[in-house]
Amino acid sequence: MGPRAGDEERPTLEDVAAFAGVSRSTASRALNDDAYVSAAAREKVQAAARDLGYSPNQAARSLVTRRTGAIAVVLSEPEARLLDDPYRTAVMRAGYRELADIGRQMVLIFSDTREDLSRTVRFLEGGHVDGALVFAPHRSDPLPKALRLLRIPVVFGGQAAGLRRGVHVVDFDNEGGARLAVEHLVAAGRRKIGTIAGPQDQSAAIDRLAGWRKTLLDAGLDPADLAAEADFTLSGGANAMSALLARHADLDAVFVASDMMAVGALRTLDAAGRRIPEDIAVVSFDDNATLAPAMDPPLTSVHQDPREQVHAMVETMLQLLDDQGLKPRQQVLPVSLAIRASS
Amino acid sequence: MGPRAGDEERPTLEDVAAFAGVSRSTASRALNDDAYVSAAAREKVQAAARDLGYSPNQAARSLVTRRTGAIAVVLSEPEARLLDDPYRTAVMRAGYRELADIGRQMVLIFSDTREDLSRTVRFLEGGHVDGALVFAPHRSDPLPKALRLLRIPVVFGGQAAGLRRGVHVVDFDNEGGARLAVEHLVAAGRRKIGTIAGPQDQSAAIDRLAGWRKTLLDAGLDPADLAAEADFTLSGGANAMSALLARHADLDAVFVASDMMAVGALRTLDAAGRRIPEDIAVVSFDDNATLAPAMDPPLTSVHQDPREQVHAMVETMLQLLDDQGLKPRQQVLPVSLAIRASS
DNA sequence: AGCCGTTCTGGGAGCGCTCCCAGGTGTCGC
DNA sequence: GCGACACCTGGGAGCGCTCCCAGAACGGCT
Repeated sequence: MGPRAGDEERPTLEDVAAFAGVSRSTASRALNDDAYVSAAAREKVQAAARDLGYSPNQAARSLVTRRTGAIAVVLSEPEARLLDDPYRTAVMRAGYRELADIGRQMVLIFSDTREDLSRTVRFLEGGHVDGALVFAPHRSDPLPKALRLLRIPVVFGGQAAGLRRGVHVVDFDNEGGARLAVEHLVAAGRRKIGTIAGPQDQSAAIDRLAGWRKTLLDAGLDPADLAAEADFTLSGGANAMSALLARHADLDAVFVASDMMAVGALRTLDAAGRRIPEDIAVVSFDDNATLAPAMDPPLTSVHQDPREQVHAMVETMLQLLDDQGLKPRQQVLPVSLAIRASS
Repeated sequence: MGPRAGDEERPTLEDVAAFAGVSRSTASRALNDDAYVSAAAREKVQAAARDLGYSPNQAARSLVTRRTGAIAVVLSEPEARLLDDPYRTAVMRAGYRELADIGRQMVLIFSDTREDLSRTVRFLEGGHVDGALVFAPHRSDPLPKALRLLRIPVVFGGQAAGLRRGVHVVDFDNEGGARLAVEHLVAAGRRKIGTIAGPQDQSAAIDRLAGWRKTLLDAGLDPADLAAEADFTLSGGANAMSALLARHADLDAVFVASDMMAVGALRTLDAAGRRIPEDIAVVSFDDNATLAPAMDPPLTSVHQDPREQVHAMVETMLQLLDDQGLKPRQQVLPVSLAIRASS
């Protein structure tokens, strides 16, 4: 069914070689700028490639090199939560950029249903990609275990469910970040410091809650009954804030485990007539660039940079790619506190 | 560098065949469930594949079939706007789902800088994917023109810059949607109806503005000076709303060209002490599931479903994939009005 | 001259798969 | 009984590339 014939035929390396008057081998060397090609030959080949509109057939290439040049970024999220999770969006973009910078293609994979699991494994298994960067924050997620059998290198972003040892992980210092936040509040003289924690099936949320609790205890303050759990969403944060206020009208600070929940908390506090930070100080976590500074008042937030995390993951991946035997490594990235008007 | 030997060797089809005691051809037929394979052979082969942990080498397969099973989704956005554009996020997800449902893999491509352009073209050219779904809303975007030379089928989501004819497009009825919104406001007795338009380098934004203007004229109302342009962001919407209010204190309705901008407008109106919808009615565009109904008050919004758009695009792509000669087709999807408390 | 090393070139093999074709086996109808 | 026509199988070819190896060309040495 080719109405316009001719353009269907993609030129092959052989065609380019013939056009340039050299052999296929020489053409290959010239295009992959190998050593041992004369300047004249190289130029003739490159001109031929340009004239013919040649682009190498990746399938043929990776059949012999056993490399695809593509890296998967797997986002495993049980809900359709990705839609409004700014952290995930930032991860996607960072993944794309970091991989593009080293000439690799990102293949994005969402894996959120049970069928997705087997499809994901099959895809990663199928030699479409050289390696996988995996974000699977939920403890109960079966994906990380399923990936153990994979023949391609895997690097996790954040703790992997049930696999603390034997895998490569790049995580943020969630507990340390929470500690920074709470110490900051304590230093400002706050004494009744609540928290809105994330869902306790996620390591990051667990660690942030633990950091809050330990820091309070270290400061001689009592954390009892001062924690409310939510689901990292705006409305979840708003509801949790209501619950906390109802239990403790004298709350003078709150550490919220994500920016998104903090936006919700702010809304509740506003409706309740509390002034921030005069009546109650708010510190959140993520320091999302489009969220934290844009609030009213701007949020003090624990700063973590997804780009930095992805960068470290890519670095590890590259090492893994030329040395499968690399010892599993758990990297913990430091976080800092971005202080703004909300505290 | 193989500390653990043995598992490095991926089994090939030949291995599976030998293990099952049949020929490579029969094994291939059994796994691709072709006709003309005996039930006995099929079962033996499938068992062998399972036992050996076989998964086909995609490179080899696509070298001969000239199909990769992957479709690119290209998002061309000059700014790092994707971070907070809910429509784009919805498109990504919809793309993944729709393609997964037909057994295709999505390869996501962000293309927002000048280097990205040539890299994107090179990638699409390289035979990594069978086709591309392209979202390039900006009129000045050079990408659509660059893609004309491509040897793979391309379907655009929304109008493609400067290429109204000769390409496959699936768009929403932006002008019709604006008309619905404004007619609704007119019917409710509003007489001073402003608009916050999107950036006028995007077809969607232009069409929505045109729809607003024409409907006002049809109703015998004067649109002069009642439009403010913003950039589809929250803060842009807030500022544009301030500007409109300053110019026309007696505004009794506003049509906002996106949910995100409407959120900003709501904030401004709230700060200005206007009651919604009593003092001023608000109707927006997009009807984003996590945004429009969650506002205070919930937003009346022109409903468009990215999933539906992507579905139509995928459908066209599939037809294109087995008939390159398909006549270029401009599809316009209908939109409806979701009426809520803001109007 | 003769020899060595370096630089460059071309052809052959083969990556793992699908497709085509030749052939083998069984079943039915006359 | 034998052709006709299903059904099923195995081997060969070839997709377009990279890599290996043999060898040519071209110096600069002894």
